[in-house]
Amino acid sequence: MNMVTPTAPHVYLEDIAKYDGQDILLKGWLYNKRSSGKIRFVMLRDGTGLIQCVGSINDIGEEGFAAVDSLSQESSLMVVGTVKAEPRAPGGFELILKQVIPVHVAMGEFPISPKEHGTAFLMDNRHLWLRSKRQVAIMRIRHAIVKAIRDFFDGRGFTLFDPPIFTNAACEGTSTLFETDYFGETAYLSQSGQLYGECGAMALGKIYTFGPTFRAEKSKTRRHLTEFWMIEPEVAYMDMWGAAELAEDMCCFIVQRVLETRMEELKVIERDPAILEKIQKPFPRISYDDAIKVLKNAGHDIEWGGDIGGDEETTISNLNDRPTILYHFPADLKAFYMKRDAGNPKLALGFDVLAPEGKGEVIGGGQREDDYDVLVSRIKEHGLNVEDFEWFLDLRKYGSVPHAGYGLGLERTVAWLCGLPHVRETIPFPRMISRLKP
RNA sequence: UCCGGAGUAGCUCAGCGGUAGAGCGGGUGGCUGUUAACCACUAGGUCGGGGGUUCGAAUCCCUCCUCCGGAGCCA
Repeated sequence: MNMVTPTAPHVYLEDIAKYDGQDILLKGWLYNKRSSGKIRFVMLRDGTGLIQCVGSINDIGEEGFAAVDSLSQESSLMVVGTVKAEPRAPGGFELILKQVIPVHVAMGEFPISPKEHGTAFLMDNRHLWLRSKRQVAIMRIRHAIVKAIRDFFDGRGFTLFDPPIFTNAACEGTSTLFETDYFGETAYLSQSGQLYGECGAMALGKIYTFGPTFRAEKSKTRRHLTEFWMIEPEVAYMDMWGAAELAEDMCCFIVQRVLETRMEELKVIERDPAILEKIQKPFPRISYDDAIKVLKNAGHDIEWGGDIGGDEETTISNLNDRPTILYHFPADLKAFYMKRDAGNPKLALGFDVLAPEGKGEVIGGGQREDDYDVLVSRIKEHGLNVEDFEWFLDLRKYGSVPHAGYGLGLERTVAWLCGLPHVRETIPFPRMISRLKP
């Protein structure tokens, strides 16, 4: 590989506008090329942008032409040239080549050509698919969302609190856990950091977790991954409505940040920013009771007590052009740790945030049961082992307080904001029931 | 796990009882402004695996595998 470094300054394409008229060095990969007898066009990408480099025989000579001709799609190269504003160019600039330095000639043809491909093929080549313009844009938006979430909580005095990934017991259901051998005993991969987050809230007042989560659900839908990232704030002395408002503020903060910093990327993936600009407080709130009425009127076959499935979620989330907060579910549908409504014990103090455009649930949360005796009986009712939760019950023995929190699915949020129909493009290497490679 | 759909060239697909096809990508040649460039030529196949029906199967039947979409479950 040729690593001779020319003297012109190395510039990333995202900064190209500052160098109009100057000689610069670009380091990247060949995206595409076109040629004519006495001129060469090289499309170069460097991870931050794409630019057309123009090589004329007078500028780079036979040697330069030979260098260009030796390079195939996704070969790596460095080029030196003069930045020139060019209204016809998609990015507004071209590079007039002076020197072409091949770094590595791709060994054979790159599997992903500029033409159409099926998703199965693209997923098999996910490690290379990530180089495409669209995937790069999605990853950058994902990063902006991650950064926004951290900034949101950090700005409100929350402490990042990392829960363990190896755990000894279930906190949702037992059928969806991945088992691993842990020095002879069974350990499960965490399917939620919430129980640990509650410990953090009692120690630090307000915390958020941010980490991977594992669910062995045999789900084959556009909304499920077996490994996904979840953010779970937990706050002492907060009730359900406080948590719902926190979720609402957070959503608005994230959307605003994406609009401020990732407009170019939204353009690349053809996401209409006007849809995101409508994501403003307040989000409409609808109780489970009222939702059932609405669903019945809309023709759904559902009775009180029934679970709100994918189709029903779609109907409700399509009622508004901003997220909908659905609350007061039947307690029987919810996890053992969820507190019940004092006025109606059949209802749980839980809420979901349903993203608009039929994107469905992106947040689930609520107020936690804080009474020792009630929580013990709930654990038993759910067929769980009380000994496994002794440490969790201790939170209700030593200075128990009302507290609440929620979980935000990162990939579903990325899919929503990017307008993607499927979560598989929202994470670099999605893990699904039929996908462990690459 | 259940219900649908699909596996044919590197990719996207057509062919649906009678000699294996196209576009794109690759290779070679041509062209001084192309931009999913264009033009000409060219290479490229165990038609997902196995079994069966038939003079003859990519095509019809059985079976298995893989993938896709949906349901359940959930973020």
